[in-house]
Amino acid sequence: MRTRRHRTHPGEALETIDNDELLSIRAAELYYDENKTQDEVGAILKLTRWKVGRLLASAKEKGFIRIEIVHPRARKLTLERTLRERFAIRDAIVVPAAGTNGADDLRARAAQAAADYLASLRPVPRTLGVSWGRTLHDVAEHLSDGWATGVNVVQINGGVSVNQRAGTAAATAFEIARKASGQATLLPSPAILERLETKRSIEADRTVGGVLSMAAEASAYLYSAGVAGHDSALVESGYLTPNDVDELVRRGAVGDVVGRYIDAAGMIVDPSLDERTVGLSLDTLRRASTSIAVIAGAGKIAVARAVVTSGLCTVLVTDEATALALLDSDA
Amino acid sequence: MRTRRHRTHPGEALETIDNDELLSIRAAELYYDENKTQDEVGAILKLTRWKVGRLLASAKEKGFIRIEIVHPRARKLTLERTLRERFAIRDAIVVPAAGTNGADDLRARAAQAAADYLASLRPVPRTLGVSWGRTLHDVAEHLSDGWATGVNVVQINGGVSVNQRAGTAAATAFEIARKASGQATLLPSPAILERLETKRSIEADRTVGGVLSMAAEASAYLYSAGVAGHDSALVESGYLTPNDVDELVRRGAVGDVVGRYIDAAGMIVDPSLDERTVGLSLDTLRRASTSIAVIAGAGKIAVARAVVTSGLCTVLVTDEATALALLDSDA
DNA sequence: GCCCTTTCTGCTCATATGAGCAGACGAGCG
DNA sequence: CGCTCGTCTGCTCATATGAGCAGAAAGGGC
Repeated sequence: MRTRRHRTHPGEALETIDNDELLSIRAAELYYDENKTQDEVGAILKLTRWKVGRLLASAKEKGFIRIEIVHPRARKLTLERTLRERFAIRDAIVVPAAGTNGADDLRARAAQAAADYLASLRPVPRTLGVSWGRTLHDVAEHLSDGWATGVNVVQINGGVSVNQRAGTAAATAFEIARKASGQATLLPSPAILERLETKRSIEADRTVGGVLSMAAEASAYLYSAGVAGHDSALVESGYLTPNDVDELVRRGAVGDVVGRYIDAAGMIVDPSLDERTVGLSLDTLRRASTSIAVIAGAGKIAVARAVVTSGLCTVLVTDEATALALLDSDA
Repeated sequence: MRTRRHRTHPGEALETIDNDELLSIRAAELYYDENKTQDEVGAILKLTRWKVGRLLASAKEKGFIRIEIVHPRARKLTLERTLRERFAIRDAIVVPAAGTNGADDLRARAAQAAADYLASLRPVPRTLGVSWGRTLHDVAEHLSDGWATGVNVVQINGGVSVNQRAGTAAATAFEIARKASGQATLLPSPAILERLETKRSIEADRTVGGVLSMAAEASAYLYSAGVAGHDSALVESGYLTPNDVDELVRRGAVGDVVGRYIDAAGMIVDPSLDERTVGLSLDTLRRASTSIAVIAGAGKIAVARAVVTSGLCTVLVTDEATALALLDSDA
């Protein structure tokens, strides 16, 4: 490591600085770019083939040789491994950012990857709890027909939109269920209620209560997270005003998970608001044996960090840039 | 190619679109990112190892697997080959652009590569004709002591600066010669003279004439090219005014080679100016068996194209971006 | 200058990979 | 329905590559 070889034959023409490194680059060029055999490289550089092999190995080790798989469906296994280790999550799926045309494309890739992951889940979940939103909708679309058989899908948070086309949340759940030849169970409740009493009584309702307990016992969960901003689905659906969100942000909110706003530590930001939010509690989510969070896109780094550091998911599906940001900024 | 396999077992869950492609990506991930053996990959993906091998081969062929050598001293052999073929030059040296911090860095890389190339030239030139300028100065600096022995260096164009520190052109030649334990022969003449008569008589001078004929018989040449702009060395040295250059540009000049302005076709732009320019003629340069042009940097694409298309060099040293530009825009 | 320790070199041998081939399979056609 | 053709599969065999080892060389302390 600290050995910088001194030249014994000062007559020779060569650079004082590490000669082997340069040789290893030349060898790599011939080997990889010109696909010569190590033997041929040796002949050209006047080295034995073993030396060439070692040079190549050292070039790889020092990171001079980068092998990249360029394909929209490729994944970043190295990042995935690092994420798994760093955040102690069961699995991580990272899609490449290279060559994406805008945020939509990136979301589509992540959705595709999430769909693939879901389809490959073993054991196949009997009941799958899902949230809703743009990301979940994308995932539903990317699932292939027959991705599983007999999976029942249950909504885990309220979502009958109050002033938008009501179908979107329901359609997501239905589509996921249909493609797995299963049943969809909707949670027939607003996401957030104005008064605590209303929330209590709606929960007490047989239908709603039944769905909630089914949701609590799902064998796996699939959800996304929203950014705490004015374009949040909860704002667009009219559950919260932009001002409400501003106030939440002031109090440390980074985003929402199944309708519940959390801070960087994954704690509920506003308990009284949370009390009025219908759906799975975050604690239930944390106890789940399989909970897949699909969080991709430039704006979602903060929520993503909150989710992975506070144990809200066992599996994270994200994009390369977000993954790098997660790994980067906390030493 | 046109075969899109129809599924024989419609019960299976899979995407309609080319399944093998996706498999080859998964295989590549396991093979390259996780460095598993093809056998292991086969075990994971439930394929025979031969199938994995074929998948990998097809992924390579389709360009999904990119192997890059990341190092300042690396070269772009593939680009070099293409350049050689496209422009029918003997050799091309292309340095990578990745990771360069500004134009200086890029120039330094090209200079380094040119120095390396020069040092590896066989047979070693007995006499080397050189031009001068910032690029040549860089090359001289990057040459290592003892890059050759007994190489005599001769200036091929006038360069005793009229109003700058006079040393720069001379120093370049001296340094190249010193590092090869050889003699430097300067061309003691201005680059451009105001009157044709003066130029004729200076050429008739024994000293100057002798240097010029030595230059014409050099066994190899090393030169760079300047952009036709106000920051050209010829302007800075006071041989031309910015207005002169504007006029040359108006008449189609793209840059200068050994002090002579050429257009995109490699033709002399202003014959009367050229008549007053002291140094090797471009025709002599074109007849040379070895002439190395070092032309790198964003602004130099046009000159570089003129040089390679008009046969001014047998060897081009350039950077990746310029190389791509050269290959790109002419079909 | 001499000896000890560390690194480097060229090897043998085991393993991984690629070329090429015969049979299997499926598609299209009479 | 059966035939032929082209493609794909799994194989054998040759080659390329990596692991591990013994001797050589180099560096450092005394």
